[in-house]
This record gives sequence, structure tokens and C-alpha cells, in this order.
Amino acid sequence: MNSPIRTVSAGTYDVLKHDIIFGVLPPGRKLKLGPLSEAYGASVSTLRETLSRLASDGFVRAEEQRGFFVAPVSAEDLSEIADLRVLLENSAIAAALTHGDADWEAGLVAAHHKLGLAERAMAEGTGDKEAWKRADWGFHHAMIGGCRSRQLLSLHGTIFDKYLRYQMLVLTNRGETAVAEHRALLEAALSRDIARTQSLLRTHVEGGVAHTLPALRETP
Amino acid sequence: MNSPIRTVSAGTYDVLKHDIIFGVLPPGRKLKLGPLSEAYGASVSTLRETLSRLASDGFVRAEEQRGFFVAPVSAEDLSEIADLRVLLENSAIAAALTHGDADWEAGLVAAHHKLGLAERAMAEGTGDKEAWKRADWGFHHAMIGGCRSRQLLSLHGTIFDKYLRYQMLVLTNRGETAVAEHRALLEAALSRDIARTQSLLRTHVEGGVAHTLPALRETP
DNA sequence: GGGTCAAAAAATATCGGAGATTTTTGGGAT
DNA sequence: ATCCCAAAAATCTCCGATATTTTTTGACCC
Repeated sequence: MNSPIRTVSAGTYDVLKHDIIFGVLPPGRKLKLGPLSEAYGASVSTLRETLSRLASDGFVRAEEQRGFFVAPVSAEDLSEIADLRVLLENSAIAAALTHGDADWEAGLVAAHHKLGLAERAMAEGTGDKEAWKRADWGFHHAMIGGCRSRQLLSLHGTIFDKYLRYQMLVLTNRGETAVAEHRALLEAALSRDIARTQSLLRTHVEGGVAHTLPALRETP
Repeated sequence: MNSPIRTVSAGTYDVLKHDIIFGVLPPGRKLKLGPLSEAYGASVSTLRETLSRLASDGFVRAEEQRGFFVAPVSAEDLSEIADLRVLLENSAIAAALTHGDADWEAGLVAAHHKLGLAERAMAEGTGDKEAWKRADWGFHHAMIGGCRSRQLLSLHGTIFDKYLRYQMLVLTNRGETAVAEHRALLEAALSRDIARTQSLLRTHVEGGVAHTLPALRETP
């Protein structure tokens, strides 16, 4: 086993990003360097580096001479992010369904199985919200993993995380509907039906947005 | 007049990004913190912050414990970036041609006029390569400016800059061809012909790639 | 000649503090 | 009560120094 001697910066980046996505640090929250330094065990200089990176990714807003804030949320922003996710993910789907080999199919089936376990656990109340969403990411990422474009995968990853933050924010579980959509996506992908897979994805994402938007308006 | 009291960090970010895009710092070049600190007039800590941001944007590669490097280039990478540019820009074009108002049309015509001046100056040998490319960016950005999605515009801006680096790297000027393509793009956009504008853009970008790829293989 | 290993050199990652800027506080006038 | 302004507090920005890691050097052995 190789021991990943992570740097402090990389470590706090992960934790901070996680805390933003999963709502520990709510949208708009002022990120004061002093307190954060203590809370996350990194010096102010290191934290600035981390926050600058998160600002580049769009999870943090940096205002010169005024500091850092958790990126705000809005209905328009969610709508833009969802549109971009569909655009990028559908483009990747077209490429992946064209180029995908046996390994890709195997990985996709495996990821769907894990997702199924997580979804069942959630339905029974024994699940972990975070593990569930990680499995969700795993499934979608396995599907587009065969697209052969690092740039596209990288962009999609960032957009997916932004989309995920909105989902975690309102904490909605579409239960059976999402389960059925995931199964349909798997089948369409395995049968290499690009148009159908893309159409299912669009429905999948738009369904999630429709579920999220009302709850979002309550707590802006 | 608002006084732009920029921070050192923001300033070096701009200069560094510029130097990468315009080839002052060639692909793969090791970015040693000490020398850079002297050259760009910022301390090591501040430079780290800047380089981290550029790494997030994809212009710099950061390897833990080993430092920073200018992002490498490759034919595959260019191909991916060009595909993404077409995907994002065409999506924005559809929205902009749907929503664009009088201000949008006026801005587009103005940007095209400026681009024409810059192109003519280049043809006569009196032009500045950098100003020319800025005008190019101005035109394409004016076209998609009416798309109403900040997220999309932001992503497109980054991808455009990456594409631009490849163009500057091989220093090719397609002259008359590009001029004609820009005029055709303007006319198609003003007549709100989405499909035609998108088709023209794809040709425009793929033409640029075709011109860039051969020269790229010579100096990898 | 080529490979190995340890010490030296170089470069990075991190920290704490000094100086500059913004925000808050609180007294006094309208 | 509200507004204004100066002083104080809080905060950000930046730098130089220290600790840790990687790379280079070169002596030694096979």
C-alpha cells in the first residue's frame, strides 16, 4: 500500500470542499481566515492558498480586500448548473457509448450495483446520505468514463459537485423514481442507445431540479 | 473613474496567465518559486497562491512536493479543448440568438468591426498579434454574451483561453479564410439562424485546429 | 562502464508576524 | 431617534524565515 503523504494544503482543500458541498458551511457564510485556520489546522497562508483554489473552482467567492465567502446559491444558478451538467454529461455519454469496451461495461454494471445497495439502504433508513451520493457520482462517472476526454471529465466533475451541493442543501430523496431512472439509464447505455440514454439523463437531472427548486426558494 | 487598486496576487495572476497563454513560459517549463518570486515581484507565499489558482484553471500542473509546471500540450489535448469549445460556444450561441436584444446586436456589430480593423492591420503587417487575438475573443464573446448563463460564460472563457494558447504557440495566421468566416458568423447570427451559426462555428474552430496540429507535432 | 548509496545542495511546504485596509464601535451634534 | 465622523478593533494581504522533501553530487563497489 502506498502511503499518500498528502500536503496540508491538499488535505484542507478536500475537507473544505466537502464541508461546502455537504452544507456544513452554508452558502454566503463569511470565511474568516483566523477562525478557519484554527478549525482546520492550517496556517492563514496555507488557507489562503486553499480558498483561492476553491474560488477558482467556483465553490468560494473571493472579494479583494474583503475576504472569502461560501458561494451563494440561487434558482438561476441551479438552473444554469443543471443545464451545463446535461450538456457536458450528454456529450460524454455519446462518446462513451461509442468507444466503451468490455472493461467500461463491467465498471458500469459494478457501479450500478453499488448504487443499488446504497439506494436500498437509504430506503430502509439505514443508509448514509454521503455514501449514497458518492455511489450516485460513481455510477454517472462510470458511465462517462469511456469518453476519452480528460478535459471533459474534469469539467463534468466540477459541475457535478456544484449540482450535488444544491441537492444536499435541500436534502431531498426522490426514492423509487431515481432508482427506476438509474436502472433505465444503465439498460439504455448497455444497449448503446445514445439518444435514449441522453433523453433519460435529461429527465433525470430535470427531475432532480424540479424537486430541489421549491425547497430552495424557502431558504435563500 | 474607479481606482483599480489591485492586490499583488491578482496582478501576478494576470501577468502569469498572460505569459503562459502567449508562450513566454513554454509548455512543460518548471516554475521554480524562488526565481519566479524575483521575476514577478511577489513573495513565495503569494506566488504559491497564484500558481494554485492557475492549476485549478488548468494552465499549470501542480505536483505535490515537486512543484509547479506550465501545463503540457499535446495533439489530444488540443482536440479535446477544441471539441469542448464548440460544445460550449454552440450551446451559448443557441441561447444568445434566442434571447439577444438590440444591445446585443449592437455590441456584436461593434465587436466585429473592431475585429475587422485588427485583422486588416495584421494583413498589412502593422498589427499586434496580441491585440488581434483580444479582438477575436471580443467578437466571440459578444456573440454569446446574450446567453444569460454566467456559469456557461465562465467555462467558455477558460476553454477559449486554453484554445488560444495553442494558437499562439504555433503562431499561425489563417488570414483571408478567418476573415470570411467571421463575417459569415456575424451575418448568420444577426439573422438568428442558429443551426447555420453553429455549423459555421464548428468549421471555424476545426479549421483553426487543422492549421495548428501540423505545426504542433514539430515542437512537442 | 554501470549501478548503489549516503551526504550535500536545492527546492518546496508551511508557518507566524508585520503592515495595510476594511469594518465596527461609540460619542456628539442635529 | 438618526446621522456623522473619528478612534478602535478586526481582518486581510504580504513577506521572510524555518522545516521537510526531493534532487543532485560523487565516492565506492561490482
